[in-house]
Amino acid sequence: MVTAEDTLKKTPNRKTGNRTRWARRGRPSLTETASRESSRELLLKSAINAFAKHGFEAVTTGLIAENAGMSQSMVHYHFKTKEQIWRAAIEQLMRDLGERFPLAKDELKDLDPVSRLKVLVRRFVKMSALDVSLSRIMVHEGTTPGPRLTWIADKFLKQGFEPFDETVTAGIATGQIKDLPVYAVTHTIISAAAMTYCLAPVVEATHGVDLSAARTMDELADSVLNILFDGLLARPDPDGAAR
Amino acid sequence: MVTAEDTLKKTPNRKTGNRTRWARRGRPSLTETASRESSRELLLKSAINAFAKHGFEAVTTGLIAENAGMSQSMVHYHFKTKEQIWRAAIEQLMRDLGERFPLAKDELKDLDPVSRLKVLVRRFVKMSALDVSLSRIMVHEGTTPGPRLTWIADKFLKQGFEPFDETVTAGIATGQIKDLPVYAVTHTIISAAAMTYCLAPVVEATHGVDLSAARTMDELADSVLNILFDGLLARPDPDGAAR
DNA sequence: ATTATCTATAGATCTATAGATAATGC
DNA sequence: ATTATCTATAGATCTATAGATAATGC
Repeated sequence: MVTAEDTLKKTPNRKTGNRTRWARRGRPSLTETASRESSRELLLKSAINAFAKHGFEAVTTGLIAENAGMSQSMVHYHFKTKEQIWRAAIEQLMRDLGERFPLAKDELKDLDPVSRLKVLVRRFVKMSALDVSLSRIMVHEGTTPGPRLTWIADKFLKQGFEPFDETVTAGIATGQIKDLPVYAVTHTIISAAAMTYCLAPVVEATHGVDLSAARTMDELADSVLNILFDGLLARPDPDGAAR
Repeated sequence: MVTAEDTLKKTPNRKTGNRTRWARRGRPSLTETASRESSRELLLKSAINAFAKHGFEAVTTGLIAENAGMSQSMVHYHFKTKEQIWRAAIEQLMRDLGERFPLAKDELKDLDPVSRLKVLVRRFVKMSALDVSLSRIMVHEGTTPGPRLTWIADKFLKQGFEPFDETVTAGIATGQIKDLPVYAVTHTIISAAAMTYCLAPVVEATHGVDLSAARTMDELADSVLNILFDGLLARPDPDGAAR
């Protein structure tokens, strides 16, 4: 179990609860429907947060509801099961991220593969730094095979990795990028770029560096891109690096 | 909850259980004590496995006991609380890994920093590939600050990262390694090297590549080292990479 | 009549403990 | 007497549902 204290700040109300919002009962008026943020949306926000922090199993429907200012049964009213609110939360998260950080854009079409890859990786790093929800969900779901992983992979990841794979393949074809296995390049990029930010608490605990500060966030982003494209050697190893 | 089916194969026994082992009751004989693998050890093995797969919260003491062929109450007899068997499991894992993959060895003292770093990273990648338990536990505990993370960091990670930090610092001093923030270099190495293997199910689900096969495991290790040290560009970018 | 909310609760776990049982040590 | 194991269970959750309540729609 995970207490609500972890997740969102809120003003305690009554003796049981942490309600920030005392929801109106009854059918909402038509004018209201458009303006007010719906309970469904509040629950989804809360769910994205909770699942990212703790993973599917450790999250309770009670926690999701509490952080959205509703009673536990509302989760089941709007989403039937915990499994279904999880799916809806991922879909919502992917929609949000797709809008904020578009990866497959035509504007990049005329760049050479390496320039294109740099833009893609830079965007991906920025996304990972500014919103760790997706990375966190992937570390929770991605370490063990299972139906939830299969679902995310088929529905989102395969498409999401496509621009990377394509660009790497093109770069290898033009001879600009080393002829390494494409999957290895893509996943090394993803790991190095996304994982470091989502392991920010480790960086804090071991090196005392706060990655939530804009300065260190950018500093790390520059370092990661620099290492990925150019390696960490000052003068590149003439005989082909670590062989 | 997580069913026992996920974790270890075992022969069902009776109608309730999955016992592979019907433990002798009573005080063990002195001769027996030395030879037989103790219940304590079996429980620890099972716990390492379970916590690595599912994380602290999702694991039940019943699952740990079942996969060790014992009744649930044995966990509490030997370790008092779930928290304590978790700690004991991490300690056991770190002892094992420290023996199998020594990082801070005198034998490397005479190498130059870059050669030393290559050996270190190569070992770390091999460790991450052959035993993902530690990486998995880190993704479960490392994404959210908390007492368990602080405990691991203070007791193990700080020491474990020292050889990397030292060698990177030395390499920067000799001018062989780029003058990037040391924490950024170390954590980029860790992320790229360890995380990819522990996200093997993602690689399988998105690219259909099985990282448990020796060939792909080595292939990925070579790629990661190559990229980290020499970058992914075929001809290193003369104007300083991704700026 | 429809929609959204709440309270209450059944049924299924999970942690931790109490107490019985079975073996060896001394 | 000591040690290791088991069964049973108290007390605390957690998911999901049933049923009451309060609002608007038509």
